[in-house]
Amino acid sequence: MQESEKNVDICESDVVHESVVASVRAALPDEDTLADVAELFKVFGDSTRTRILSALFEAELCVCDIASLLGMTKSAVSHQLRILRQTKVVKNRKQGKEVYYSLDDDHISRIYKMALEHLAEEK
Amino acid sequence: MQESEKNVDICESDVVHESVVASVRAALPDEDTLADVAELFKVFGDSTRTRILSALFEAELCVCDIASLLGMTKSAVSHQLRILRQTKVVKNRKQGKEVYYSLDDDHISRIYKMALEHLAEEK
DNA sequence: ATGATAGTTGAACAAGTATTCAACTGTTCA
DNA sequence: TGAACAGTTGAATACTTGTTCAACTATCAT
Repeated sequence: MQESEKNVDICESDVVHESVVASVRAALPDEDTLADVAELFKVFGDSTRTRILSALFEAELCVCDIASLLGMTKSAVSHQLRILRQTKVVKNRKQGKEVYYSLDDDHISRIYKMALEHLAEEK
Repeated sequence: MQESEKNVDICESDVVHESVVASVRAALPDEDTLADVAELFKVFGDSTRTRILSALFEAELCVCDIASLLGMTKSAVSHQLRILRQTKVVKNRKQGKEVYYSLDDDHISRIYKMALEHLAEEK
């Protein structure tokens, strides 16, 4: 097996630990799952959204409530709520002119709250 | 109290539920904590980093191992490892020419793994 | 010393994203 | 019917961020 190729930055052949890499590769979750994890965390990775979620842990709120609470425009809040809705983190119900938002997925919420408590007690 | 100001998009005065908002505001974690939560999740919110972490769950690896595993350049991997290092998610040790990376914070890792398992079983 | 390899780093570029702005829908109330 | 308000939406802008590229340091072998 001639390995005369010039070794560029993307090292494939001169890996240091072939066997370890092979076993790790076999143990890795599939790409789709890992992408989903990243996608989920990305939703929580914005302080506007974490503030919205923290608020919804306490009570069901309408858009104007949230906007007031965060000192933001209804438009900005609505855009973020759309993201939270699409990822099934929050749900909403319409009553008259107002739209009320609340948390949807329990399990996801628990993960989020776990991280929150972890960081809170760290201080 | 004269409330003659024109009501712009950023609604402060015509909030629908004054009392609820007040109690929620009181119950909210402080801004710094919420920013930290967002910061933490942002780290997990990238599929390159989730792939690196998944690999490090299995074994301690050097940069070239990881680059090979992900099919990326050492440079790109190194940049991401720096972020994971700065947020104390991974730690490293140098041995000869190689730098070995492994997971650092147990609690953080557990949160991550919890989400991973959650999504895996959801399929 | 010299060359080769592992890894890091800063700047540049490209892609993604949060907020603003303006226009819009739908509901309530007079 | 029409005015007023809650909320949504698309386009534009400003900002953030991941990857590439090139240059650099450090370690090992000859």
